This record gives sequence, structure tokens and C-alpha cells, in this order.
Amino acid sequence: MARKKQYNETEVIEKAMRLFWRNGYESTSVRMLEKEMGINQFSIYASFKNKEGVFLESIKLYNTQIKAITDTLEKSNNGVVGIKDYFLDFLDFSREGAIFKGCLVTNTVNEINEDANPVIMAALKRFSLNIRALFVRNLKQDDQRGVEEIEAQADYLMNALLGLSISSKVFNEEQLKSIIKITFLHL
Amino acid sequence: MARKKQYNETEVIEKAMRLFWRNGYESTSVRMLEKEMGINQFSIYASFKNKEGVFLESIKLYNTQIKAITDTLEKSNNGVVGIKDYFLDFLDFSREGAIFKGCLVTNTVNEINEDANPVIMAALKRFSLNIRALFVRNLKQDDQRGVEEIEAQADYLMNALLGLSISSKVFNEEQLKSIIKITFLHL
DNA sequence: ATAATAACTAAGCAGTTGCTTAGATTTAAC
DNA sequence: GTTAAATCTAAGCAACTGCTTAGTTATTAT
Repeated sequence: MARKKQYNETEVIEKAMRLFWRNGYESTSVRMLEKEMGINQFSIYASFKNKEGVFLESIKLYNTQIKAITDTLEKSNNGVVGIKDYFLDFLDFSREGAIFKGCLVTNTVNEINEDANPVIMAALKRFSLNIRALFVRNLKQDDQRGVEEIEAQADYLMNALLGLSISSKVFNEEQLKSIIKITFLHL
Repeated sequence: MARKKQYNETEVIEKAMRLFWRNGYESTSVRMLEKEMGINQFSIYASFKNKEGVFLESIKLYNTQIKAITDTLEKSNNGVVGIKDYFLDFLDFSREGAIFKGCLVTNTVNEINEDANPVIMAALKRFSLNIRALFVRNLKQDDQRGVEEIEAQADYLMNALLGLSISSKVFNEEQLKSIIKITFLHL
């Protein structure tokens, strides 16, 4: 009947994701995506509808790639220690050679405008809430905390994690590990 | 000789700053600035050279406005307590009605590309280092910490402050105050 | 009043944005 | 081999970006 696609959609999304991760959403143009993904604009729009579609697929891929870490957290039964391991694992995950790229989700949350991109913002918030839920779950394991304390500590940890996404672009690895260490000192 | 300017440069920068604060640097267009500042593009370029110039003036104004808070920190002689007060003061400072806008500097650091905007990035880094230096100064006041511990704690506090800039757009006031409380629990 | 000068308005510049469309090319079923 | 459908390329769309320029208007010193 017809011709076959000359590219693998997962492969080109992998490349798109890396570009978004480095540059952010708005400052990654469709022309840049075209070059990086190695396919024509027409093919991009045929496969993913629009730029937003490419990004949403990138987030999905990001999710499956980071799953190795979240799975470890989800399966851990050692409370706060598990969360701390997650922080360290994440730092490793976000490394590209010598530099850290932060979290694709956090980077984008901080960049885009909620009113202008409600669909993207919703996807990003869903992602964040999942992480927070895992923190709550692990905090409960130590069971010496009240419900309110757990919620407050989960917010505290989210704040530290969000901060780490920015810090990782400013501080060096030693400093980052030291920040994580202090963050968990009194939990 | 000639006509007088029909606008006050400080007044229009105040309006520009608010716009940058809400929207970020890149997504604030010169047309938007034109509307918000209430003057023509020609006047903008005549007074401030270019968009970058408008932003640099906005940062200057931001600096003088936040000075009330940093001054309090600078004059405080109560160590960690002074820093905590700074966190709370900053939260208040970044409020606009019911919502929090985060820190103009942090927002922009996270948004712009260093290579594309080296001048702006330099100004932003200068600002951040000033804050960190104040943290170090105050941590020394308690004098029971070693130099290394002070540096590490200053990084930890910067991380929390950076996080707060993002968190303030996601969490409510009660949560934010709780985050600050926990951040300082063991210092 | 006149002349000089600065500030104003508004149109327009080239370059970029996300997205579409026309037309050529490849593939596969009959 | 013909036909039909999906893919490809490349040109082009309107809207936007930061910035400039030509020409008008207002203000001041003479």
C-alpha cells in the first residue's frame, strides 16, 4: 500500500528530549528539533502533531528513563535513607559528562507560563506529585512521625529537590553532595 | 533648546521590572514593555539602549528595593536567626497579592542561556554571591562552626532559597513557612 | 517669531517563530 | 505494471521577535 517511515519514533524522541533538557521548552525551536531529530518538519508534525506533542512525548520518555530510580525508591523499605538515595541517584541521572542538567520537569516548570501552556503544565505537575507521594510513603515507613509532620517534611524535601535542580547548574559535585547530606541531617 | 521627556525613567523601569518578574526575560517582548511602560519603543531604546539595558536597570531597581531586607540581614547580629528572618522577609517581598512571584534573579538565572546572555548572567551571579556572602557572615557570628562547615551550610541555605523561588509558585503560604521552619531546625 | 534641538509617533526592517501546503518519491497490494 | 496511499522535500505562510528610521511635534534660547 504505502511507504514506511524511515525513522524510529522512540529514537527521534530521545534526541528531542535531550535537546529540551539542555535548552528548555521555549528556546528549543522546531528548526533545532528538525536538525537534532534528523527528520523534516513535516515528519515531526505528522508523527507528533505539534511542538507541544513532541515535548509531551519527551516527558513520557523521561518518565520511563527515570523509572529505574523511582522504582528503587518505590521498592525501598528504609524510610528516609531511601529518599536520600533517590536524591543521590537523581544527581547521577542528571549528569551529562562533567555538567549537571537539572531535572527536565523542574527546568520547564520554572520556564513556561501556566496560562500559555496549561497542557504541559498539567503533565509537569502530575510528575511532581508522583515524586512527592513516594516521599510521603517512605516517610511513613519510619513510623515515628505524625501525619502533619510527614506532609511538612515531604514539602521540605520537595523544596530541596527543586533547589537542587537549579543548584546543580551552579555548584560543583562536592558541594551538591554536601547539600544533600545537610538536607537529611535532622530527618 | 528642546523638549522634555514626558516620562520618569525610574517610574517606567518599575513597571518593566514587574513585567520581567512575572513573565521572565525572554517571554517579555519589547511590545509588551512598550504597553506596560506606557512609552514608545523609540523612547525605550533612547533611554535604555536595548531590551538588555531595560532588564539591567530592572535588576538595579530590584536590588535597591530588596535592599531593605538585605540591610536588615547585614545589620543583624543574631547569626542563623537573622538568616531565617531574611527567608521570611523575602517571602513577603516576593508576594503580589495572593500569589508569590519568586525571586526575579533566580527566575531569570533558570530561564536564560549563559552563552546567549553573558552580560545578564554576570549581573545575576553577582547578585547571588552577595546573598551567599551575607549568609557566611551571619553563620560566623554564632562562632561554634569551622570554616568548612560554614561554607557547606551556606550552600545548603542557598539551595533552600533557590528551591523556595520555585516552591513559592507551587505551594501555599502555610506550606512555605513550614518549609522554612524545617530548613532551619538543625542549624 | 525664529531657529535649534530633543522627544515624539508610526511605519517598516530583516530574521525567527510554529505550522502548512504543493508536489515529488517511495512502497506495497492488486 | 498499474494504482493507491503514505512518506518525503522544500518552499512558503502569517505572526512575532528586537531594533531602526523617516518624519512630525513640542519646547526652549535667542
